[in-house]
Amino acid sequence: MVSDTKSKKSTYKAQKKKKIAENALDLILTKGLSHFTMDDVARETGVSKGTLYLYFDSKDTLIITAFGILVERLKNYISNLLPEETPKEEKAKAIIKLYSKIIKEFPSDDLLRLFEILINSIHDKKRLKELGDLFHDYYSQLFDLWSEFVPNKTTAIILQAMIDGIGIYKSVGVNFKEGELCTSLEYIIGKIIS
Amino acid sequence: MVSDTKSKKSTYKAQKKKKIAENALDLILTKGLSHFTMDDVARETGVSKGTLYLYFDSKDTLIITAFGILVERLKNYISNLLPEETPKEEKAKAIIKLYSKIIKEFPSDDLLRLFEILINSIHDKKRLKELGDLFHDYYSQLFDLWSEFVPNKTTAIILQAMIDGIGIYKSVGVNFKEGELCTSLEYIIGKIIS
Amino acid sequence: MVSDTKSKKSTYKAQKKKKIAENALDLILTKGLSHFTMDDVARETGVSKGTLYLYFDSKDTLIITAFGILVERLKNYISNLLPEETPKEEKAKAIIKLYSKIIKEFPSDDLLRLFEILINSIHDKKRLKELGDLFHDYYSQLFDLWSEFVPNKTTAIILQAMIDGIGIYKSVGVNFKEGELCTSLEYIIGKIIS
Amino acid sequence: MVSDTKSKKSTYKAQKKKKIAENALDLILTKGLSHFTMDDVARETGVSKGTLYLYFDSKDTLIITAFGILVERLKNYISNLLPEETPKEEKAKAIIKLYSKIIKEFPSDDLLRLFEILINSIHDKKRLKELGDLFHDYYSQLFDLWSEFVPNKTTAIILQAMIDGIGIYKSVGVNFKEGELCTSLEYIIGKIIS
DNA sequence: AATGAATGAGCGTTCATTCAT
DNA sequence: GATGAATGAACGCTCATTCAT
Repeated sequence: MVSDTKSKKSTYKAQKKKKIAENALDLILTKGLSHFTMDDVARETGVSKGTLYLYFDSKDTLIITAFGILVERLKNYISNLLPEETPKEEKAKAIIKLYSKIIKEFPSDDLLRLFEILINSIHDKKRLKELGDLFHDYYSQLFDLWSEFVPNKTTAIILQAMIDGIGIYKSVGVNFKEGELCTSLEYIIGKIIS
Repeated sequence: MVSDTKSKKSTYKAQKKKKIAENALDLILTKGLSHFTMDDVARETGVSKGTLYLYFDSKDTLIITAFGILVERLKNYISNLLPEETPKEEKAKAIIKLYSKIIKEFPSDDLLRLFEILINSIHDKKRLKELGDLFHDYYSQLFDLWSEFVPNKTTAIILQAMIDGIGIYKSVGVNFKEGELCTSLEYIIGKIIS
Repeated sequence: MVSDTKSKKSTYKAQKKKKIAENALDLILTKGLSHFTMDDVARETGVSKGTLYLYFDSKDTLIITAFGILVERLKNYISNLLPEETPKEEKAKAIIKLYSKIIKEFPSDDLLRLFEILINSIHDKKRLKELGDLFHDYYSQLFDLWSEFVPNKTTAIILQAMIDGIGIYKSVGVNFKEGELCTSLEYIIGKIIS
Repeated sequence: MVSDTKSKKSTYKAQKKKKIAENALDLILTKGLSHFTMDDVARETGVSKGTLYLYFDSKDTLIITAFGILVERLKNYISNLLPEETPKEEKAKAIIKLYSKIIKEFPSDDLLRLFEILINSIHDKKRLKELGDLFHDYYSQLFDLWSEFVPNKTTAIILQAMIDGIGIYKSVGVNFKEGELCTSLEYIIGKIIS
């Protein structure tokens, strides 16, 4: 009984904590990492500012948790795009299609924020380490996608870096001829996984 | 005489302006875009805060100028790496070597800052526009490198995005097996420009 | 109970807000509208500068609230001078006496500040509008005083302008022969309301 | 010869000084006493900021000189409105017309600035004294206008205070029914000087 | 006489964090 | 557990004044 109550309570606390972090994340995505305030988060969540500090030591910890949620979101996004079971020989084509789709449809602002948060943490080694670990979760999943078609993991990472690089380029205003982007991507990936 | 005096004076002012912007850049590289202050810049340059505003309208203008210097630095860095005249057939190998070298030696923190500044300006459309124009200077030079070996400019951009993506990955803590990185890069580039 | 607590709290906040505004007003009266600072107000009130912004959006809002208090003070001052019920035929004489008294005893520095605040807000149309509305509260009460004896409201306004003009003249150093001021005033008012 | 040169020089200096003060005045009239800067004055006059301090000890001195010019302007304005020679019996009507005209056409913003400057100097007794003396020049001329029709100087001052009070009222947003203003003014003045 | 670069104290405002209730 | 009032250090920016040239 007691343990039940406890777990209920802890569930309640965990949910509240998550809600706060999710709201923080939304605000980061909207306003940017260095423009969202604890006031914003409190208002959005409908709690007082002091309450935030019952769940998070500092703004920094909140950012890290929010980052974790973002990583989770991106992972889910990718998972949902993947065909459940693909005959091996079709996978090459599937992966080309997948990335064409990602590049077109990708919520690249989300991706960008992920890098925004990471990059802004460069000056704080401790935070960077924590975020880096979370980021690892995200990209290790992606690397698996490539692994069947490329000779080693490093090549897989490079290809994923290419995709993310494109996302970042788009976000900072590089103009791609929309048609060409997918064609070229297919051309490159085709060459590599052939 | 007069014009001599004038030019001396204007040189003096221009140099001072540059010195301020360089110090600002150094501070941005060290402390991060949203943690360096005008006080920092003044202290570092050995002038009063008010003086900064004789040379720059606002912190924003200073950032943009500093960004321009960073772009210039990166351009020079690349230029110096390029062999003056390469027989065409050697160029493919040269470019592979070049990028292997870049990836190894690259002052990737500088590159990262360039993206840090760009990404942090996402929420300020006006500033992003100005920075984007400067950024264009930098990458158009790079794109030219690739253009001989790839079918179109878009493909060139994608390849450059790959290089920058790798730089960013490294900076945020992705571990590459050092030996494999260059080998894989050569493998990929080789496949594409073949 | 709850509402009691609430009202206590809101009373507390309201009182604190009023206290801040009153201190601001005192500082405005002492140092002048463009020389009092938020630091002054904080120091005087014994709170931190940040606290001021919990109660007022900006210095401007604080000024407007302070102005409102000044208007209130002046209204009360006038109200207290007015005889509760005067037989109509006596009112003419009463009003002459009243204004003689006002002119003599008037806290004309307060009146002057009222105009100081108004006049200094000429260059900020939005603020002038808000202050003007508050000012209207003050003078409409005064105009009523005159209305029984003059043909229309405009004449009433003019007479009040005369009183205020005298106040301002005195404040900026015009020397009235003390005895003559009341006599002349009585002479003029007498002629008009006769 | 020498004295000639001297006087030429001093004339030059005097003219430059006046030009600076006039520009300062224009800026005060436009931007308000507490929003015009020495930079503004220097720019407007086409000299360097340092030069201003060759002609004026401080911003304060400049303001006082500018005020003197404003007083002069107002005096001239009034002088030009006055009929050179009026048969005595016509003067009563003339003066009513004059003031109706003044009230209608008056550059009341200028008048307002005069009071703005005066009022803002309340907190600086030394400056108020100097400005008050200049102001005396202005209103003593006006008082003469009234003196023929009123029993004493004090009454004259009061009537002038009425005119200025109206100007201030208008400037701070009191709405007069345009037609009634002159009629009422005529009514009041008529009663008094009859 | 004139310059204009330089100063530095000061301003209004923000915001992560604390703590009494 | 939750509040929200309070803090205070910091920030970007301004401007009257000075002084070497």
